[in-house]
Parts: sequence; structure tokens; C-alpha cells
Amino acid sequence: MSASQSTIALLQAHSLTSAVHAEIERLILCGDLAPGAKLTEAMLADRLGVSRGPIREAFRILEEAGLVKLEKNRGVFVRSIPLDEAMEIYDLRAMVDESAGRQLAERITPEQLKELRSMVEQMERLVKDGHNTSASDPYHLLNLAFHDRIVEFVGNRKLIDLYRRLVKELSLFRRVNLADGQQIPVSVQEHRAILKAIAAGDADGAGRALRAHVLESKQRTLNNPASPAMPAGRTDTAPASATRKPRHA
Amino acid sequence: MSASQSTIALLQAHSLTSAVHAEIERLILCGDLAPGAKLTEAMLADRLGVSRGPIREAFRILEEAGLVKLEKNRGVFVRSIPLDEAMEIYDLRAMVDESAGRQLAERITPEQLKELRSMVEQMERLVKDGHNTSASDPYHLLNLAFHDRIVEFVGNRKLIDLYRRLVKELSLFRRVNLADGQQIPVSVQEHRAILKAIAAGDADGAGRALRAHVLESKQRTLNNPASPAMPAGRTDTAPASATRKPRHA
DNA sequence: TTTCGGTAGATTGTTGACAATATTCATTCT
DNA sequence: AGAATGAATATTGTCAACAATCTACCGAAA
Repeated sequence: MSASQSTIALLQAHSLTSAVHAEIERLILCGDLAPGAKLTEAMLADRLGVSRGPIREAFRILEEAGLVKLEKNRGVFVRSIPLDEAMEIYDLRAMVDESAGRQLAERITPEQLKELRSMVEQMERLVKDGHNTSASDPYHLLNLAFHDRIVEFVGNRKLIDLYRRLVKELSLFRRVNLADGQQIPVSVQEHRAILKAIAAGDADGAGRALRAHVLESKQRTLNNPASPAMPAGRTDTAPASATRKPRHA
Repeated sequence: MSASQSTIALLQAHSLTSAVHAEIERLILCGDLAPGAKLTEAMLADRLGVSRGPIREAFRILEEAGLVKLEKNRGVFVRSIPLDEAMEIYDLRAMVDESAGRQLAERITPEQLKELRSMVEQMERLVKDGHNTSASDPYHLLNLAFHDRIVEFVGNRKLIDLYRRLVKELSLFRRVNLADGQQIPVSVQEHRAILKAIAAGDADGAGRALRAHVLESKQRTLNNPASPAMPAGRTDTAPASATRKPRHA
């Protein structure tokens, strides 16, 4: 009965809206729907085999989550994080990671420590081999998992929710993946330092190390000349994929 | 033409969904819709004079914002923050406030400082007179504004968004307002200390003072025997207002 | 009396249709 | 040629109806 039980659980948990929400979010995060892309209700309704109602509801959820932007009577667009906002997100991440590291250093369990250590070792192994810079790069995934796990181990659900939200939003910033893959050796070294401080129960050290790590990452992103300077005064930029004419003069 | 211009701007900005969202949020935050209350689509649609579509969309937004809880095929309920989650939120607030205070101490302008000082002085004046403990208590509002302004002055939009989100969620925690009004003299004294550290440009001191202030508030809330102990193992509690039978055994 | 089963009512989930708005493109005038 | 005007198309906003599910209530059997 396990199969039918899980089927029941699935039907109870997943409404069409939630399934659509999850699927569109996946499409956005994996880059299938690029930042700036216009999402038309009919197109997605057809593609996912549902009517427009659940699509619209999912859009509202995604907007509140900061992944898309709704413009009344014009449509919804995958959000494209402008540079200044990305910098703000990095600052918040630095804050979150510092706090997480500080707390975790004082309460980490041997099992948790073992898991983090295993991840760092695997990353070191990956560095010896070559690496690419795609979003599906094993190193990149492992890096994400490492930091996610650190925050998760703190045990504050609000904190992990916030952290994941920030990571999701940051993934919509174009330069991040590029800058990310550049100086992997440095990144690995920093991870080793973070791990060491946490293992030693050094709260201040772990906090400082994580904070520095994130701010280094911010700096690397900033130095990365990937995208052209963006117009100031706009909270959002629309890349080439969608040709929009501004409504106002 | 100013009137019609603003009318146009209003129509452009506000869809029915966004208006409904704002109105329901207001009803929740002012306590008109109490935590645990069941919100039926038809009731609100009738009350606000719209069809169920916009109501449903607003519900999805409010759920993502953490203000209501959707239970498939059962309805939506105003969220009631359980004690453990409230504690987590306090810890996050402590983190946010500490960070805000630290940053603000290093960059506050004379005008901003003047405004904060004026608020503290007004709070001191209110303390000399009597005070009540209602949510519309002038002291309570001023207290909210004081902390909001501190975070706002940092100039990080993501930070202020996060902060306001936390405050909104915390307002759904029953004991908060009660505990809040108890030891106002202490609270005022702490505000004075926060202001002093910020004015002195003492980043560490301002951070520490704000962190301590929030954690004191957390402790006061914890010590306040307002509501009975809540059943463990549930992430959400349903107060008396709505009689619900759990679907599962 | 209590419990099981079933029916009636209410509420949510989903859909399709219609109205309102924006975009596109051809046409006309300067 | 270029700008402005207007119709045609496409897309979003809103609504009302239908289907599916849950809740409440009542009666019958143990």
C-alpha cells in the first residue's frame, strides 16, 4: 500500500497551483527561463496542460518570492537582478553566513562535522581535476550544498528560509556563475578555513571566516566585467531577450 | 489635472488582486482577522465586492509572505505563530538589528540622528504620562517606527524588506503585544543607550545594544505567561476562534 | 449509548468565456 | 522619409459556472 499511500499524500499536498509554482521555479533556476524573459499565461498553461488560473496564482507566489516581476496589463517577466541589488543581497548573505557560522561553531555535532569535512575533501579532489564553469558544474553544486548545509545545521527554520531565498535571487544575477567559477582554488582554501574554525568551536573565527568568504565572493563578482554597466536609477533591467518599450516617456 | 493623474496612476498600479492583498493584510495586521481565523473565499469576495479569482491570488501572495496558511481543500487560515517559531524570529531580528546598528553607527547623517533623537525623547515623554498596552498604543507605534527607521536608514532595501517581514510575522504571535507593554521604562532606557552608541559612531556598541534590546524583548515575551503551553510537534496552533478538526489521526 | 454509514450542504479547485488593456502593423498626412 | 493615427491582434484582468472535496448532520445497527 506504500505506493497508493504516497499517491494519496501527493494528491493532498500538491494542488495544481503548487505544482505549477514548483515547475516554473525550476525552469527559472535551471536557466531554462532566462532573466528578462516574458512569461505568457497562455503559453505556460498550454505547456503544462492546465488552465490559466493556476498559472496566475503561481505567478503571484513567484513575485512575492522575488523571482518574477509583474507589470499590470503588460505581463510577467523573469526578474533580472541589477548590480546594486545583487550587492545588497551579498551583504545580507554575509550577515546570515556570519551568524550561522558563529552559532554552528558552538553546537555542531560530530556527524555534522564529518559531513562538512567530507564535502570539503570532495571539493579539493574536484579542484585537482579540471573544472568547468557551468551551473551544473559538480563543484558549483557542492559549493552550494556546503553553504546550505552550514545554515541548515543551525536549526533555525527562518534562517534557512531566508538563506535559500537569497541564494535563489542571487542566481538570477547574470555575473554570479561566471565569477563563481574563476578562482575556485581560493574558494576551496576559504572553505578549509571555515571548517577549521567551526571544528575548533571558534565562534568568532567561524563567523569572520564565513563573512570574509561571502564578501570575497561579492568582490570577485564586482570585479568580473561580464555585463555592461547598467543604467542607474532603475530597480530592474531588461536584458536583450525581451524587447520592451517603456510605457512612460 | 492632478486628481485625474493620480487616479490614472492608481489604476495603473493597483490591480484588484493587489488591492485585495493590501486590504486583507491590513485586516490581519490590525487584528481584525485574528490568528487562526478561517478565511473563506466567498465571504471575502462578497465583503470586498470582487469575485473569487483575485481573492485566491491574494491568498497565495499572503501565504508566501507567511501571513496565512493554506490547507488544500480545507481553506486558508490566518497564521498563528507558535512559540518556537517566534523565538526563531526573535533571533533573526536580533541578527538584523545588530547588523543594522553596526552599519548605521558608521554612516548616520545629522538629520537622521536628529529624527531618532526626537523619537526617543517623545517616547520618554509618553512614559511619564500613563500608557496602555493596546496595539494602537502611541508608545507601541513609536517603538515600531523607531526600529523601522533605524533599519531603513542603513539603505539596504533587502534588509528593510526582511525586517518588515519579520515584524509582520511576529505581530501574529499572541503574546508579543502584551509582553511588549509591560516594561516600557526599561525599553526606553535601552533605546537611549542605542541612540547614544549610534551617535558616538560606536559600531560595536550600537550592534551590541540593539542585539541585547531585541533579545531582552524575546526574554520578556518568553517569561510572559499569557497563553497556555501549546502542543508540541505541531508547527502551527489554532486558537479558539475557529473550531477545526484535524484531518489526520 | 455509541459507532458506523450515508446524505445534504458548504467550500475549495479548476476551467472556459468575456471585458479591458496593450502591442503591432498598415495607412495617411506632413 | 518620418511621424502620427487608427484598426487588428494578442495578452492580461475579471468573472461566473462546474467539478471535486470536505464538513456536518442524521439515522440505523451493534
